[in-house]
Amino acid sequence: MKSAEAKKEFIQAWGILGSSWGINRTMSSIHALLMSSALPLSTEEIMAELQISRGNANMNIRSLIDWGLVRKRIVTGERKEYFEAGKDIWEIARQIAAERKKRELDPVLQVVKELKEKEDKSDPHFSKLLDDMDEFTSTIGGLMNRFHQSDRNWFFKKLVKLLG
Amino acid sequence: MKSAEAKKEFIQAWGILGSSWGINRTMSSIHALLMSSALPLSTEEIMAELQISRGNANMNIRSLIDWGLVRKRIVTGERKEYFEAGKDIWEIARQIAAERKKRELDPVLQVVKELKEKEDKSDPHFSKLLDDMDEFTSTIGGLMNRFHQSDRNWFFKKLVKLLG
DNA sequence: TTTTACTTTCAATAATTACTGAAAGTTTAG
DNA sequence: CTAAACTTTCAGTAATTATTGAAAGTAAAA
Repeated sequence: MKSAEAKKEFIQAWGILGSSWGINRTMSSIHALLMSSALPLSTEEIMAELQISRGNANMNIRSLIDWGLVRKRIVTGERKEYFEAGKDIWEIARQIAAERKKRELDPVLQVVKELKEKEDKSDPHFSKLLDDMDEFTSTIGGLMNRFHQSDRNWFFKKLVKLLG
Repeated sequence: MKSAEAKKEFIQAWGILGSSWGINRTMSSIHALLMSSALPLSTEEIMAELQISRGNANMNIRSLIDWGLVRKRIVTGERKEYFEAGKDIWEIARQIAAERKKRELDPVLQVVKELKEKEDKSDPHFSKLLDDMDEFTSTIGGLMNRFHQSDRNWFFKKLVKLLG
């Protein structure tokens, strides 16, 4: 199989994975394309490769930059902007974990903590649920923080230990 | 704050969390409702509480059952079906992790493995990406399996250790 | 300054996904 | 068996989300 074909399949698989995780398909496709390219790509190239409009490309590249997964590269002598994705998969995972924690887990944790403070405790079943949720989201949040702060090797070693 | 209000907020927060994880809002709302209810609820009650149609309720209850998050309960002397959610948050997390692994991670792992076999290795950058992806998805997959198979205490202890 | 090469925005539209409600299906009671 | 009580399905519709493409914006070159 040619590399080009393989890349296409990879881009598709990554796109589907992203979309089942609430990230839009184009965004993850662009990410996959940039990951699989050794050289930075321009907006034009991304548009051509994925057959998408300029607006769409621009918007999703911006999101990827917001997520810290892609950065601009200026190529000397060129006026165009180029983009490249970080290539270390563990680094990518750390970045995604941190973003998702911030965007999704933290708000829930906050609601749970607020509810715990304000609720009247007349319903012991619900009180327990809130306690459990608090413990749970805090633990997971802590784990994600650790993951984010850790260097790759530290976390990897710990994981292997946990798995062994 | 009354329990009833608190529950509503909780249901809303859980619904939003779900929807940002690719699970539809109604499905997570029903889940939250059932988690926060000490007694099993009928379809009618769920419909009334969340203001949704019968079809919608039925469909999403079914999904929750497929995910192993909710089960039918037969109340003696009643003809109606009742539903209840598992209440142990760690158990819930295990279940969700296992389902998501099966539905989302495994397919990617498979694609990556296939591509690794078939690719022509003419592009060392892309070959490395596939290797890294393989290692990564395998490790995460293994972790999720461990999590799923573990009893709550075992995993929790390990986590605490990891966090400590 | 003006022109040119590019990037960003956004209203309109397309595509996808979720929801309704009524009809069809199923099960239990009598 | 038939009727009643309940569950499931699904075609149509509504709501949401993603995409286009052209116009507006920006910055470097001439």
